[in-house]
Amino acid sequence: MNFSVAEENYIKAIWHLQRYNDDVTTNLLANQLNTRPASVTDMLKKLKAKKLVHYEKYHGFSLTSEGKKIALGIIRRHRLWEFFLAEKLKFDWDEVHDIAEDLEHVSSKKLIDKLDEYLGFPKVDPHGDPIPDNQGKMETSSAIGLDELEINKVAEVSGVGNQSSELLELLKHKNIRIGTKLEVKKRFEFDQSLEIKIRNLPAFTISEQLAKNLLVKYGK
Amino acid sequence: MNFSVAEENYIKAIWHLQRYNDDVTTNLLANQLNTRPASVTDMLKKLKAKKLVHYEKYHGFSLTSEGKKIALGIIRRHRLWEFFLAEKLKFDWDEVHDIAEDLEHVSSKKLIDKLDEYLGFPKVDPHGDPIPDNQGKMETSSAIGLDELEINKVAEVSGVGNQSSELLELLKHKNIRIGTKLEVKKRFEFDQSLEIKIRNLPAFTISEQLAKNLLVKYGK
DNA sequence: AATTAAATTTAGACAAATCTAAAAATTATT
DNA sequence: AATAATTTTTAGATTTGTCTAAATTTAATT
Ligand SMILES: [Mn+2]
Ligand SMILES: [Mn+2]
Ligand SMILES: [Mn+2]
Ligand SMILES: [Mn+2]
Repeated sequence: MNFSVAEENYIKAIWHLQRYNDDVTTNLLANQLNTRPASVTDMLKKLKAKKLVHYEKYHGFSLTSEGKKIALGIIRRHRLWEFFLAEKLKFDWDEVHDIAEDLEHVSSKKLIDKLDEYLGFPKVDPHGDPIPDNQGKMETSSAIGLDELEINKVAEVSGVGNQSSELLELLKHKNIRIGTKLEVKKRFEFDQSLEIKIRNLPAFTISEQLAKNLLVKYGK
Repeated sequence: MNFSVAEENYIKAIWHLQRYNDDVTTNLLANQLNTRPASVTDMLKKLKAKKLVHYEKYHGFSLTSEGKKIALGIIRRHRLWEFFLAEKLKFDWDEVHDIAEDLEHVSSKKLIDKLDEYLGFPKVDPHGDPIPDNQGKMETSSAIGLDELEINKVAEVSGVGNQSSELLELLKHKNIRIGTKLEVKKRFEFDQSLEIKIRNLPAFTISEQLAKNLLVKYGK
């Protein structure tokens, strides 16, 4: 079956909200999509009719397994395009999302599988988020926030908590990118700031807020 | 200003019809877009309000210069994506059009200019059609049909009259592609078939219909 | 010039996706 | 448990793009 752009945006938004919320509400989804609760209710009826969501009025909703499958297809397209834009077209990391937001709706299966192959079957997008394979499977990340990292253990930056240009600017200035190896030397109790060290460069300090938005994995 | 997918498809269709028809009619456009004449009339009113077409009811229509500019932008996107699909993703020539039909509507200017650069500023798409540059300018082809080529003059295949998989199949079988150098040795009056020769390979015969769909340029 | 045929436009309807305002159901608070 | 606050749904409109059927205009034929 084939879905409209609007339907796809709803499905993807529900999928993302389900990841971090126990129950996804009408208001939450309306807010996420910059739309009105009444519009969400309308769309939920459509998605229910297509068996993409479980939905009983006044009692919440969630994606069916078919709905999740569709969502992963959209996310696959989105993240492959993001990878293409960053890797091949040299877009900055904060520019790729909006463009991928449109490209993700071009739904030729063959296009996406060929793109995947052309890109060398990348495992993560420019923000460190995993890319589902053509079966819809993707790595479940073992990443933790840098604020939770043990002292003096080397770890590698594997992703970010948000993709704003503000965060990108800061990371550029501090020379941190995905793949950077670093360790936490000290945690200051006063403001939870961290002293970190990258290889043999001089140590420097980062804020708690930044640390929480840096996802790291322990060195393999 | 920003245009809907429907508006863009109408603009592009009018542009293409204007190339080969003295006056573009409501019925002709309806036929081209697989829609109804009444729908065309509706859309013409919208496009006139946006100053993209000149239109007086019952008296025909044509693109304004602004309309042509928009059309060339869409055609630029379409052909750059076709080039990308054929060149980078190794799609066959008869598969690229339908996918580009969707991709052309992703209208980020920066995306297209970066894609153009990445592809090395190609001048023609996989069917030999010229790609407008970022100013909307493109080569005006001096190509003629192979059926009009003089006997014993070497020419180079520069494009095709249609992009069907049937034509592609035939050309593959005969080892003819864009760039192939050939000459016409003989024209048979009975059925207007042509004996042609490629380099030092044995000569062979092609139908009038095929000849008319092969565009060639005299050797530079 | 009158009639017929063809092309084009209008009138009115419909589906998709959205909205506002009001009603209904659920949840929280006294 | 009753009342108030919040959330969600319905009712009814609106916009975009499409359609069919009928009316109008233009073009072609007698
Ligand atoms: Mn989207
Ligand atoms: Mn991403
Ligand atoms: Mn199109
Ligand atoms: Mn083409």
